[in-house]
Amino acid sequence: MKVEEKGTRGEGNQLLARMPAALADLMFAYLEPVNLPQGLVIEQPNEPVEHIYFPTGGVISIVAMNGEGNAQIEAGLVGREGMSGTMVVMGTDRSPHQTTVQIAGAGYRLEADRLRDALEQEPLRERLLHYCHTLSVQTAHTALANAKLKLDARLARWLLMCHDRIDGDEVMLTHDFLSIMLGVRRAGVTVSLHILEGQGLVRATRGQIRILNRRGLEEMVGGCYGVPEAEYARLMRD
Amino acid sequence: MKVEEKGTRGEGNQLLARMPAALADLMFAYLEPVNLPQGLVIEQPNEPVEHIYFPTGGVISIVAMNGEGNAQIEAGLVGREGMSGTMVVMGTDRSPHQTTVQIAGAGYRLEADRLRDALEQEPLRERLLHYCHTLSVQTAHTALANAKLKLDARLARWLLMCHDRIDGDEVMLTHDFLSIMLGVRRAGVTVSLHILEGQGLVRATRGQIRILNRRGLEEMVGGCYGVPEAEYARLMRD
DNA sequence: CGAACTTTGTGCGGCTCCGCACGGAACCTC
DNA sequence: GAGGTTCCGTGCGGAGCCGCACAAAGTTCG
Repeated sequence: MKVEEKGTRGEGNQLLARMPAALADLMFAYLEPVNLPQGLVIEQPNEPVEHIYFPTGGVISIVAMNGEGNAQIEAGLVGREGMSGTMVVMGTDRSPHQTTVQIAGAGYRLEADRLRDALEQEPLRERLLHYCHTLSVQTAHTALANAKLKLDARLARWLLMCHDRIDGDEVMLTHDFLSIMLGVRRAGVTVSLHILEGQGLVRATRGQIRILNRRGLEEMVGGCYGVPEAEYARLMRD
Repeated sequence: MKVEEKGTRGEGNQLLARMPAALADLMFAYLEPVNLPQGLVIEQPNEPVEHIYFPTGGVISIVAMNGEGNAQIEAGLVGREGMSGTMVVMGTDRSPHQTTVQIAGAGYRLEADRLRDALEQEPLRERLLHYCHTLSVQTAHTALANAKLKLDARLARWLLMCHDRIDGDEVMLTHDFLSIMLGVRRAGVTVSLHILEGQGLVRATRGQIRILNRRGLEEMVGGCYGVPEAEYARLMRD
């Protein structure tokens, strides 16, 4: 059955797709389908991660926080193109970040030890290292955006990255949620969304933002979108 | 001779120090001592890197830039605790960032292919992957600082990170250089430095900033300094 | 349907940093 | 020591976002 095969093969996640069959025993056999409800915390700062998540839908978010816990910002956005738990690929079991589900979805998870075993396979390790590289390029460009862009452009960038990772054009999120990710006031998000709406780029209703004009959003971000995405395309196309 | 031993063993750089002797043939033998004059560009965006640099002094800076090249920001700071060319550890030969020498120093360099060979040795690869992990934590916290801190606190954070990587308390840099790294106006740096000076934390003269009170600088940054440093300490202490 | 709650819209004063601009100080070179 | 260059200090008007606060609109649930 097709559905069953999907379930055991990790189809739907771009890191798992098209992996050599030799990995089946080591890894695919252990993949466990999971739901990813909004708000689920899948990694706590400085605590060992037990499971690695490979979304097939939805968006998870890596949040950096300061030592006192009174400041936080989204440092990475992960969807079906990626995975959580990259620190395991890097050879450690924890990181100082928190990882939560931003937009509900589904995917597979794997015990961290199973991933560690599977990393012995060179093709898998290389592929996942490539992904970790693109994720840190994404983080670097978030640093760039945070320093140089105005709020409406940062919002546009976030919506684009989110749009890349979902089906359809509707992002189900409140302004409040967005304000936390962008590290700004909730009211600032409201106003900026009105600006985007005024230009016909999005349509916002309660708890939902519909992307109307991707190209227009990209123009608004002006060169601060696309570099990490190009790096992903370069490394992951095969 | 002591000096000669330093030259062939990579002493002075914390990644090279205390590596198993088995690596000598693969890597240490190929280490080439180099000077790192200020302004030297050691990696160009999207071009293959030929050499990996392991500073023993001075500071190099990883700069993320947008697609149109009209916006840039420092995404990573590297000194004797680290290395350039982390993308090679991640299995690729280029990245979209630029890497330049911020503060003159010295170190060793290695042909990228020699590093690729040496990465076959598990202990080395693990150590360098751990470093790459800490570097991306640093980048994430730069994103946090850029979003949440005022300019004087960001400047204080930068000075602290720089101070960690140099001998003595004197940072030889112009306000102009700093303004580019922080992505702000040159005049803004001047004013912020006066604020730090007014609190007795630093003393600035032409082309030079002397750190007077580290503890005070740390307080000013308020929890937004130290997390990446702690992660480095956790992973690299052995 | 009405109460409680969540989400969004709007306003105000204030701080921070921007772009722009110019003057002066330190240093370098001949 | 004259002239050029680099670097630093300062000011001004304005944009952008802040914290705070409150009202309105939408949703849930009994």
